[in-house]
Amino acid sequence: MKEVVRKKILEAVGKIYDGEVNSLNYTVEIPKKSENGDFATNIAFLLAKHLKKAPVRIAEDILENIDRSFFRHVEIAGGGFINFFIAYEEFYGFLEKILDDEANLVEKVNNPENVQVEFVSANPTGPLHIGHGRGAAFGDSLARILEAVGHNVHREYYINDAGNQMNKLGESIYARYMQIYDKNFAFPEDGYKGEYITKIALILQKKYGDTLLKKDEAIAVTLCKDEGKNYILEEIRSDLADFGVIFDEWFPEKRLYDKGKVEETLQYLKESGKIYELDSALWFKSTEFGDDKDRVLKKSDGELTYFASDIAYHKDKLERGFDKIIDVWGADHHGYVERMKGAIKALGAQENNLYIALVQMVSLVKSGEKMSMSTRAGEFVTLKWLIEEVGTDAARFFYLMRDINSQFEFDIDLAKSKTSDNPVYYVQYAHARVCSLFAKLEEKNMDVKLCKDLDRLVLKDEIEIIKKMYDFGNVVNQAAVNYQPHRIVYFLRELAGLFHTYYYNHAIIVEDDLSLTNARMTLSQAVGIVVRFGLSLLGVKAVKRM
RNA sequence: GCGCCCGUAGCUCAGCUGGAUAGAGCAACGGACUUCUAAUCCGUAGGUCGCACGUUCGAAUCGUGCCGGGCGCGCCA
Repeated sequence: MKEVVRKKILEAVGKIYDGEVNSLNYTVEIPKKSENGDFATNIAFLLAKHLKKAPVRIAEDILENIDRSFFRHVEIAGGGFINFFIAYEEFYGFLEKILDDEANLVEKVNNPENVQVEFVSANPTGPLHIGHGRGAAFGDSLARILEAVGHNVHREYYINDAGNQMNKLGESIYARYMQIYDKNFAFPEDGYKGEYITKIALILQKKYGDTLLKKDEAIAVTLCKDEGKNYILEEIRSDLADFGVIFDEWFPEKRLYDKGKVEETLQYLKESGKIYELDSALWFKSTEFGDDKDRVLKKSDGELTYFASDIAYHKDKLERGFDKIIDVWGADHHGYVERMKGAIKALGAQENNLYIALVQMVSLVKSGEKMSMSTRAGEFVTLKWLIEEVGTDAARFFYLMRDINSQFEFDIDLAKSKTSDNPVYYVQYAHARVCSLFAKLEEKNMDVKLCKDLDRLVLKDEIEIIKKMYDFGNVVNQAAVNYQPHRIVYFLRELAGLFHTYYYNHAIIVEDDLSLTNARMTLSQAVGIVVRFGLSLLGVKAVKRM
């Protein structure tokens, strides 16, 4: 529909204006208020400069030249806006299209890309916390949205299993193990203090008995490290699966070292002159790319930094042929954005091959009080706890309600409440209502035919709902282009609201008027389809009964 | 000190890349259950869009400068 409106505008403007119309960057949008038409354009304002005429006069000229078929009404308002009211038949046609195939809801992009979304990527040194949960919900939903518009998406988790943090993990587990036999065994100063470390130590004791006591400490620590890593990774994997997040690939940092990718990358950068040596350390010239200082790749003690393997990792991503690389990071890592973008350019790629999404902090509110969380003290609220507390659907929906640029207060009580306050149920209920309508039809033995008698849909409420659904494709598209899943959430709440209002105010099943029932059930079915589709983009289930 | 994010109704937040009288949910107040599920609906009230300049037909949106909050600034990750 929108494309047709655009075409009609172009034709009309072509008759009164010689210049390049497309360069005007005019909009054709669904106005906030339905009194302002089904679509509206601001083109008269933009032409005012070129034609040196008042916008209203230009709008009048356009109106005189425009082909009126397709519209039931066209008018000028607001000092130069042109408002278009579409013929109802077009809306009915749209309903038929989405009942025929829900794929018609979303227009695919012309140039599908290979997109990699790397997210969560928490170090395997402890369980996932609620901050990771936000990144998980965001990354996965974004992946679903990008797939919906036609891109090929690869979901990846990067495992930092090669650095100092892993040694610390091994030492911590080893110490807890030793403490089982000797309470006074020293625990490392900066070790991981969480309870899960003791749990892992006990598991190892069960598996190996006291045999680790006799082993050389270095060997025992390595064993603790590997066992601990595997155990924690398995926990992470299963928590994410419970959360509805499945990765295509788990990429270990170790693989980069094992295959010599890190050294290879350093060599590459050296040859292109992006590296220099100073104070017996190797530095990357990130200032050449807008960073405030150069960054160390190899420390003077010969050890490589995480940044070195991060560059190697991104080089590998580029070599795998992704057109677009999306990194989802916690906002506390924003200081790394410039250097990573610099690295991408140093590797010979375009800056916009890489998009880094920074997810802001999460805090929990329960009974009106903020729950504090501190990773250092080993006390944090785990994602697992949250899922057990509110469920996967509510957790995902809540995480996705907010733009990632804003800090997020997760209201536990609201997410748990089974009342109309809870937006998750509000949206899910809309879908359940549609399902129950069909169940009711069977009960009543009514022989309803969908996509028939659609011209019985003439109520303002009905047209509003159809228009809203028509906008869905645009919303998904915007969500994909701007990497903003929260737009889907807002859309669903609005659509559910319209449907609840409609349902309450009008009988959908009218026993003595089969044709009206045909029409209204078609509309309801469409709503069910759109809600389910929308929820699937969030990874939230569309339940049939509540 | 420098950098990033945020500042919109009492609270939590949207605002489609500059459009029409700034919206939603919750909380508050008043109403609707003999109904296709009241997990719902209807209504009332609530605003200096942090502040000040600037850009233009037009600014919550763009620019500059302040103010306030969060985060980050290591040869740590």
